[in-house]
Amino acid sequence: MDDKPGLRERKKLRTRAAISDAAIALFLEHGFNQVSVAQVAEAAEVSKRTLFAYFPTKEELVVHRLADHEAESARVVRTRPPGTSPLSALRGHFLAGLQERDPITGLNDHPMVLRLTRMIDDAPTLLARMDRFKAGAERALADALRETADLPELTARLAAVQIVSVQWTLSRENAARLAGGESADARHPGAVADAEQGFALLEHGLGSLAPRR
Amino acid sequence: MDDKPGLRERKKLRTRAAISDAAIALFLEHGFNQVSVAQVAEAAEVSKRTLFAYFPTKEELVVHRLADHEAESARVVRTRPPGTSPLSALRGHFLAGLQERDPITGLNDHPMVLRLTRMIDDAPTLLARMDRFKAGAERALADALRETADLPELTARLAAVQIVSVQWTLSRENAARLAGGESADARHPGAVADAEQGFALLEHGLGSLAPRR
DNA sequence: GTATAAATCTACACCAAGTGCAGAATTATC
DNA sequence: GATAATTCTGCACTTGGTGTAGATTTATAC
Repeated sequence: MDDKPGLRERKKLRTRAAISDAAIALFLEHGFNQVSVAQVAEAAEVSKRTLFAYFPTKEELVVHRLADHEAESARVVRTRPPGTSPLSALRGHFLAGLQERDPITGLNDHPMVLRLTRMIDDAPTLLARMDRFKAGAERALADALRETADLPELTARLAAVQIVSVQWTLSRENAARLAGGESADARHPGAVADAEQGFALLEHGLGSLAPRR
Repeated sequence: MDDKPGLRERKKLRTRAAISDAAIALFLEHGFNQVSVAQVAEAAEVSKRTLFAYFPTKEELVVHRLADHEAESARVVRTRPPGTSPLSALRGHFLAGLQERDPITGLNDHPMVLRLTRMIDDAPTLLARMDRFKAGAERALADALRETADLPELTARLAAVQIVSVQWTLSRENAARLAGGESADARHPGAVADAEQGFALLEHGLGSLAPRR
């Protein structure tokens, strides 16, 4: 398969990494909007034209690192042990993520992660790109649900968008708290409680919502 | 309040409408990406700088017409009759929308609406802008839920994102079918069935999803 | 009605994200 | 080592969007 990387391929890998590293470093230091792609190209010792040969947009310089996580929920659903419902598998995985301080749960307070979160929040175009990321996660999860839980197309899609939206909201909530100064350890119990509530809503529905007014 | 429009205000209104009309017409005719804002400005007999005084971005030339609908779900929840749950009020409103072929349900097959849908789908930046629209609807609905159903902050947000996501998915499904040639009348029964299913999932949760594998 | 102040519009120069293209430099192949 | 295929570069160009100075228009005071 790929037993023979070849000089050309290796060089491309290195160039790509150099561009990405330079970009992240500059963006973290000065902010996404404050750094032009020309500056990134210069820092990576590459022409602007070459930079765009490796990354189609400025946003991709940041977001490409999350590409693996796009199908994470789908993977969890596909690899769940027999006898487990998709939802409980996802809940278990999310709670484990909280415990491990997985950045995708929003519960990681390493300075670099905090700065990254802030950088993304401050850049509208990056935020928009994150929505496309969400959309990809929804599609992947819908496919996984359809195939492993034998759901009809639309049901799978409806379930997927609900699940991804809730996870996303939980994650954003945690990130916002940490951005506000709370430590991950201090936040953890609350994050767990919130996650339990979110997944409970997913499982049992909003039927218990107060009717009155 | 506004009993004295004044010449200045009236002229601004007319200019704004002229710009918007010219934009929509050109976009529908040639596609969003194929028309530059300079061309829109010229068609509206206005300088490019003036155009950007009225609309902050190119996307806003299209999306500003949906501004009223952003708080629609929130309004429905707030004005629901006593004794009604938020969810059943929203379901009723969505089903009524289907019956009336409200474009926001995706079930309107007027040629102009179809072209508009297609135009949006073909323009990534417009699609991204629609996500921001969704986010606004979520916020508004969360506030309405919090205030009229006495829900805690996070619960309201979680419920809101689920609801808006489901409505959006239902609407997109309808729009996609119509874009594929189906007529609104032919699609209506299916759209109703899908909506019932979506709201049932919201109400009773995903707990009934198959556990096996 | 006219003068003056305030809001608005315009032209023009400018920046940054991308793209197209022709040729130079590099890598693979024989 | 020659040649073919990739890749990189520099440069010109388009487009969305902004800053600014001055012209034009509208409102207000007399």
